[in-house]
Amino acid sequence: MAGRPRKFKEDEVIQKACDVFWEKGYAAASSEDLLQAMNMGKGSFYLHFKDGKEELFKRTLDFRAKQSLQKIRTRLAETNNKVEVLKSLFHERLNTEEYFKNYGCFLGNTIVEMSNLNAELKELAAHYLKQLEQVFEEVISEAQENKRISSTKPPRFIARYLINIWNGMNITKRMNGSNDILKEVVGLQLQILD
Amino acid sequence: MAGRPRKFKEDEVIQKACDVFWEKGYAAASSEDLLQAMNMGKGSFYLHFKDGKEELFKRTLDFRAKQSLQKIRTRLAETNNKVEVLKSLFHERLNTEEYFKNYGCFLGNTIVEMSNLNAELKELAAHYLKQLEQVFEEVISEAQENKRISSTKPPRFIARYLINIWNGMNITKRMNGSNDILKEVVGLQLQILD
DNA sequence: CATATTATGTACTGTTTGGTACAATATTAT
DNA sequence: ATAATATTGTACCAAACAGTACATAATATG
Repeated sequence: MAGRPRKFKEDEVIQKACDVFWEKGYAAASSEDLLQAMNMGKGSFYLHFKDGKEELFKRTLDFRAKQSLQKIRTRLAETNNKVEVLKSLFHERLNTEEYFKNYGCFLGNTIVEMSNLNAELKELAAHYLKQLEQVFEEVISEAQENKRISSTKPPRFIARYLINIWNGMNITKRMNGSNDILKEVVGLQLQILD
Repeated sequence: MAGRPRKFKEDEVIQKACDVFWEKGYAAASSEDLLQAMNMGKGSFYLHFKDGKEELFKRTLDFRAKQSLQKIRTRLAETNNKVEVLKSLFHERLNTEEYFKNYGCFLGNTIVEMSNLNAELKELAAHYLKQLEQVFEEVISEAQENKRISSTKPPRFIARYLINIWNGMNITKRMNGSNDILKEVVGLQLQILD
């Protein structure tokens, strides 16, 4: 193993790229924007991301989605009230800092942008969002067995119900200045978990 | 009034542009794409849409939103069961033809794409989506007065509840090959109108 | 028919785009 | 030291982009 040492850490530059893609979407994020945020020259960039912008976006989606899912799984593993954690995930999304208030869900945004442009990227985002749904389903299934949820609807059904609220919030949150009414709405919708 | 006659009808070219923007979004719709679909040369285009692509997009949003809202208002005016019409709007969205299945709601798509790129366009889309919410609210308000809805929650609240389902469907619909479960989910969520 | 007026089509322009070529540089192994 | 190797920075490139300039064409009016 020889050669000039890398100036960058892979996780860090992907994190930076993620910020840019998350803010602007795929098309509107120029390579200028990305390279500047990653603090990388073109030479290094195209050496490490052979397929350029599209590869970077894929890696970014993978990184963010796995990171987020991991955080959620950890929280669920550490709590004694998993249903409450699920509810918190929703409430937290409506209480994000001012800076992030327009960012929405990176996966949902990608599905919207890519639906008719790049089937592979759309499917990748859908894949990870389905994993989130799967996590919901497992929690619900277990909670039903433990009689912590009174609804007897199939876990699969309740999980999709939740994902639909999740996706709704992604857009509704950005329609209005205040989230007050939406918070109440989501509170009611989450009663399916009582 | 003199001069060479126009080759195009304004409504028709805006309709065509709408198809392109709806399919690809703002950024990914090139002027080539648009002009070809509109069957217009650059000369005519920039004469009639002085501010180019952005003006066209605004006009397109106006056109589509007003058209859709008008259709809905007409249906509501002609029925004797307005609540049922509301429900139909949702069900129809999950039964669109194969061709349109990935298109989603033009207004919701625009809010997602423009949130951090163009505040004016985002606000315009949000404005029209709020008008839809307003229509929901009026129907609900009247239905409560007529005791056709049992929920006593504020109409404003129920309307936002519906809009959140609407926005959720925009993304959830495109996550999965089949809409079967989502149809049941939405059916349950719409019970708030019973 | 002449003129004013409006619309059209095409050639052109400067900028930005994503991406490549390649020489210079910094390391490890021999 | 030096050869081999991996990374970096910069200059470059062709294509696509949104938009302009302008000569030509088709009408209404006097």
